[in-house]
Amino acid sequence: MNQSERLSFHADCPSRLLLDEVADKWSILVLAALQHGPMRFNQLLHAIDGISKKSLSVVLRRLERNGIVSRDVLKLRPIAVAYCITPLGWTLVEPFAALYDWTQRHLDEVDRARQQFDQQGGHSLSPNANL
Amino acid sequence: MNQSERLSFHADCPSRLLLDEVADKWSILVLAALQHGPMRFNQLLHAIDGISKKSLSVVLRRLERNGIVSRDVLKLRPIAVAYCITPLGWTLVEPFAALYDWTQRHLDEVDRARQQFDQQGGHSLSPNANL
DNA sequence: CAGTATCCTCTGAGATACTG
DNA sequence: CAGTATCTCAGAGGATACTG
Repeated sequence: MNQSERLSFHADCPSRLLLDEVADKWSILVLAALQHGPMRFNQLLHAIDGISKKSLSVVLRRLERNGIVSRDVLKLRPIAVAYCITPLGWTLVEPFAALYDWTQRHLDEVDRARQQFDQQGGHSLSPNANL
Repeated sequence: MNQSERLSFHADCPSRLLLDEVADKWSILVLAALQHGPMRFNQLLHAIDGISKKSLSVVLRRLERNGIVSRDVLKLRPIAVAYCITPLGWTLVEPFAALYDWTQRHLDEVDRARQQFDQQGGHSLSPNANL
């Protein structure tokens, strides 16, 4: 049994499929926003700069289906809906936060790496260097 | 300063842009594969089931540019290249592993949530229920 | 072996308009 | 307010062929 066999990640592995659903930018940002308390749809829409109604809708439903967030309809007029993190969702907050923290803590180091790569003619791809 | 102002994630925030580059499935799987030692291009290609040459090439270059992995050309004939995780990359391994572990540990719980959601006519989207 | 270049397809995501 | 439906388009990604 060689290394590449040991390490083979099969495409239909259930946890890989879940990883696919869960490891995306919008999910991380939605969870980050909901950490501080329940939020309404339009609140999220404005808090997460750059997301569209449609994308937010899709992400929220995926998170809801996977049991990460709950959707609570408040019986008001006009209708109001509050999204909040479920107990299962809270177990995901920490890994997500760790990832988000990483981007903030290592931004400088990554920037230096990029400059170095771009100067030393990083092969050919993406001629316009900086992010 | 209300909640949605405090929580506003601006689209051009540098760490959000980095999150975008870093929080993707292939990057996670590449790092997971390289954890156990350097690997060659074709080794990675076969270890990560379902990835194409092109996608692997793109992901590796992005990881290289961001200083996460290094590309070491071994002067052999025929040419050989070893990819391995840089010191900076190792700081990212832990958050990634945490995420991957999460998918494995909570798979059952997620499955139950899905079944419940799909039974209780989860609104309308995706009529064919199961993943 | 380790890629790059090209082609081509097909989905993802934005904008807009509409509904309860 | 909280979405859904529809349209459209750019770009992600696979397959293939080619190069050093």
